[in-house]
Amino acid sequence: MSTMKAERVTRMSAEDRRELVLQAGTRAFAHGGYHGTSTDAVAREAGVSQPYVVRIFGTKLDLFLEVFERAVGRIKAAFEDVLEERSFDPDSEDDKARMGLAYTELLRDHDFLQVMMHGFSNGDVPEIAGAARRCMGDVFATIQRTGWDDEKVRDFVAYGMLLNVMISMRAPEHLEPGDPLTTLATCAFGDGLEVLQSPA
Amino acid sequence: MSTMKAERVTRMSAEDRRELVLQAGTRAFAHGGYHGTSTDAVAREAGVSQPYVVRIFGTKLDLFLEVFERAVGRIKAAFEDVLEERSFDPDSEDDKARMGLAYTELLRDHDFLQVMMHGFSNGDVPEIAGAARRCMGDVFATIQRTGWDDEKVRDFVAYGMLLNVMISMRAPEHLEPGDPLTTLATCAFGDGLEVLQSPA
DNA sequence: ACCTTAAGTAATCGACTGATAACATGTCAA
DNA sequence: TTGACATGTTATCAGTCGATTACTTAAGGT
Repeated sequence: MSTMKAERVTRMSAEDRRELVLQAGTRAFAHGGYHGTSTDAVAREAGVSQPYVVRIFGTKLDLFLEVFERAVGRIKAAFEDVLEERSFDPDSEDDKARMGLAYTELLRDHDFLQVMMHGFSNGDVPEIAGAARRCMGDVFATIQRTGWDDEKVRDFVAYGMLLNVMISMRAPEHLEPGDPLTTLATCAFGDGLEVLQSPA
Repeated sequence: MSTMKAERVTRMSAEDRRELVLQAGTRAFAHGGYHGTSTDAVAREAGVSQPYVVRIFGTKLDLFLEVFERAVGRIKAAFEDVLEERSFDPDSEDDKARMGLAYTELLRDHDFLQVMMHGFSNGDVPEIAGAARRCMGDVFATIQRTGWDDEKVRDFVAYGMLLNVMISMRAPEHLEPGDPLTTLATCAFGDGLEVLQSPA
C-alpha cells in the first residue's frame, strides 16, 4: 500500500533552509565530531537529502567550519551580554559569578559547547585548527574585557575547558556515589548540576 | 628488474609486536583521534599489515581503548612519581610547582596528552566515554593524594585541560605577536613554552 | 630432518562516505 | 499562462573502511 496523500510539497527559501541545516549540523556534529559525523547524518537530521547539504555548503569541511564558528559566536555572545547589560567591576566577586553563570546557562543546551570542543580537538585538519585558534583568541579577548588580569582570564577559560570535557564524557549522567569523578563533577559544576537537570 | 635480495625476514614475539603496534597506535591516534584514524594508518605506522593489527586487538575500538588507557596510565604515573619521590607538602608552593612541572614534561612528547584528549572528547562512543570517565576519576584521585582540597585539585585538572586544548589546536607552533591567543599561550604555558621548543 | 606452532601477509568483502550529474518540480514575474 | 529560475531529489560513482578467510613461512622442540 503506497501513500495516497498527493501531499502538497511546499518549499523554503534557500536562506531559511540553510539556517535549518546549520542547526541540524550543530546537533549532529555535537554528537560525533567532524570525522564521526557523515553528511548524510546531518541531512537526515535536517530532513533533506544528502546531496543537498553538500550543495548548500560545498564540502563537509565548509559545513563544519560554519557550524563551529556559529557555536563559538554564540558562546562569545553570552559573555558579551553580561559585559554589556550593566557596568562590569573587575574586582566584584558578584560580577565574576555572573560571568560564570553565563557559561552555566549554556550547559542547558550543550550542543554549542560540544561543537566547540570538537573543533578544538581536531588539530589534524589544518583549516579546523586554524579556526579553533582564531576562535579561542576571540573568546579570550572577550573575557579580557572584564578587566581581569591575564591570569584570572586564563583560569576562567581553563575552568570552562574542564566543564566541556566533563560534558563530553557524559559525566553528569553517570554520577555514582563514592566515585572520585562524582566528587570532581559536583565541585566543578556546583549549582550547574541542577541546571543540567532542570526542565528547560 | 625485481629485487635480488632474498632478504632474511626475521620475526618478533607476539608480545613485542603488540607493544610496537601500541606505540604506533599512540602516534597515529594522537593525530587523528578515534574516528579520524584508520587501522591501516596504524598498521603503516607500525610497519605491519592492516589485517594483522586487527587480529592482534580484535577490533579498532579495543585497540583505541588500550592505547587510551596506556596514555592515561602514563600521565598518572608521572604524577605518582612526584608524590613518591619524597614527602609532599600540600601547603608548599614549591611542591605544587613540582606537580605542574611533571605535566609540563609530558608536553615534550605530547602524543599521550593528545590521545587522552581524543578519548575525553569522544562521548558518542559509549565504551570510550566510559573509559574516559574512569580514567578522569583515576587522575583526579591521584592528584587528591597531594592533600590539596578538592577545589585546588579541580583547578589543577582544569589547567591541564586548557593545556591539552592549546596543544590540540597547535597553538605553540602558531604564535604571532599581537594575537590574543599568544597572550593566552604565554600565560598558560609559562616556562613550558621553552620546553616545547627544546631539542629532546 | 621433521613437523607442529605461531607470526604474518595477500586477497577480498560488504558497508559506508563525500561528491557529482542528471533530473524533477515549486515559485514568481511578465 | 508561460517560461525562467531556484529548490530540491534520485541515481550513481570511486574511494575508503574494518573485518574475515585462506594462505605462507619462520621458529623451535624432539
